[in-house]
Amino acid sequence: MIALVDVNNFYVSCQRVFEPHLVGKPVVVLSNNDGCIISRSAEAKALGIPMAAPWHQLSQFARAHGVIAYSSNYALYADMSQRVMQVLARFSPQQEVYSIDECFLGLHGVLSDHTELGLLLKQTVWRWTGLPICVGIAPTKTLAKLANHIAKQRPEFAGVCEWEKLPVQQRQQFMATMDVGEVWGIGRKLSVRLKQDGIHTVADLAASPAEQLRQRYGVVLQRIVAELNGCACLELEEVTPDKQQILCSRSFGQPIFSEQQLAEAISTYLARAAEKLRQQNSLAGAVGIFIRTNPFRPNEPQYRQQMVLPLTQPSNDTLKLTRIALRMLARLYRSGFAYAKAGVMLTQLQPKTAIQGHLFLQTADPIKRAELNATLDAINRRWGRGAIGLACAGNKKPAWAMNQQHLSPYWTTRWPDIPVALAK
DNA sequence: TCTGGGGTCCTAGGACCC
DNA sequence: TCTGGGGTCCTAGGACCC
Repeated sequence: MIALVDVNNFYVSCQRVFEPHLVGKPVVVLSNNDGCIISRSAEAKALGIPMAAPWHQLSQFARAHGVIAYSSNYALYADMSQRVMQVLARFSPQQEVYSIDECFLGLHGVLSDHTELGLLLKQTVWRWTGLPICVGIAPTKTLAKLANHIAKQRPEFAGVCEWEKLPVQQRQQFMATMDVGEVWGIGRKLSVRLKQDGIHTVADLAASPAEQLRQRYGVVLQRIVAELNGCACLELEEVTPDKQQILCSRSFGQPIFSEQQLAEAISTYLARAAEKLRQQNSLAGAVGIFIRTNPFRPNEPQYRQQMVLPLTQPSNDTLKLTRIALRMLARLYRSGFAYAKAGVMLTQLQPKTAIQGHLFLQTADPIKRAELNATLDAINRRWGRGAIGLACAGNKKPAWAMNQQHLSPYWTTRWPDIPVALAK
């Protein structure tokens, strides 16, 4: 048996923990650059504010209705997420952290009544972190997701839905009234295609013949249907596998024009990506960059280009990777464009132990270089991100820095921001 | 003026091998 | 007039997730 636990309106709820006067009011959290709406309180949803809507199109409406907006504060959310995950881990030996606000818990061998356990989880997380959660319990991940959805939608469940405890008739009825697009793994495109084939509800999907589905839609959908019918195809992944690629990209707070500024951005992103790479003890076999103008302004000249370069020898060295990235930028850069976004990709990742020597290649003393990178990481860990870096990444807040006009205090991760009542 | 960021998996098709 | 069969590996693109 599997439980899927997730935090309701996670980012909004995090803001509310430290500003309780927000409870009961329409609140939204915006993406980087204050671009789109990525989290909404129930009150904001009730106003009809759609997910992923561009904020600048809605800010007038929002002002009129007293909607309160926050810039996203990922340091805060990541910290709160860790706290929730730690609380939940106490209740099961098997935990898969699926995303910043969700995890699966294996309930195999957990003796207590599952619904009661769910209620206990809810109560404990609430008391210890101030965050509201919902719990779905079922024999497969896909059904646990479905049960969680029901727990959220229907107040009579009080936030906990155990699928197998529902009478068969009620399960049938839920599935018959739920849109096929609600199923985990079925997105916009697939649900349109399914509906064209006469599959409208979850019940329709669950009753479809497996072999036919596989032929027409592929193995992914076939597995989903098996899961809906109680046959587990997706394992609980307790060990987080190493990332296969690392990407770091940002839209700029304002358009930039010069190669110099793009180089600063690329160097900054690369330093971040390489740090993540070293954190998981991997080497990159290839490095890539991309730059692009703003596609939302079709009347302005558009340019987008990317390039990936395989390395003769896999590396996690910020200096070496930066040099390569900037050489690529020199090849891609064209003057006369208003650049809106750039990014860096590290791919073909492999464990550090698997390094293959190169017969003819002489590089900088690899041990010294490794020590230098470790020192960079240690200083940035101790003194905060960006405390030390390469000169080509710039040394002051750049003109293209992210827009964050509605940023809240950091509350839990910065000394001056810690609420006084808590600090005492 | 202002439109996010970071991932995974699967499939089809091409290159190449014997 | 006629042009095999079976396999692997890699890449690009599309779909999905939060």
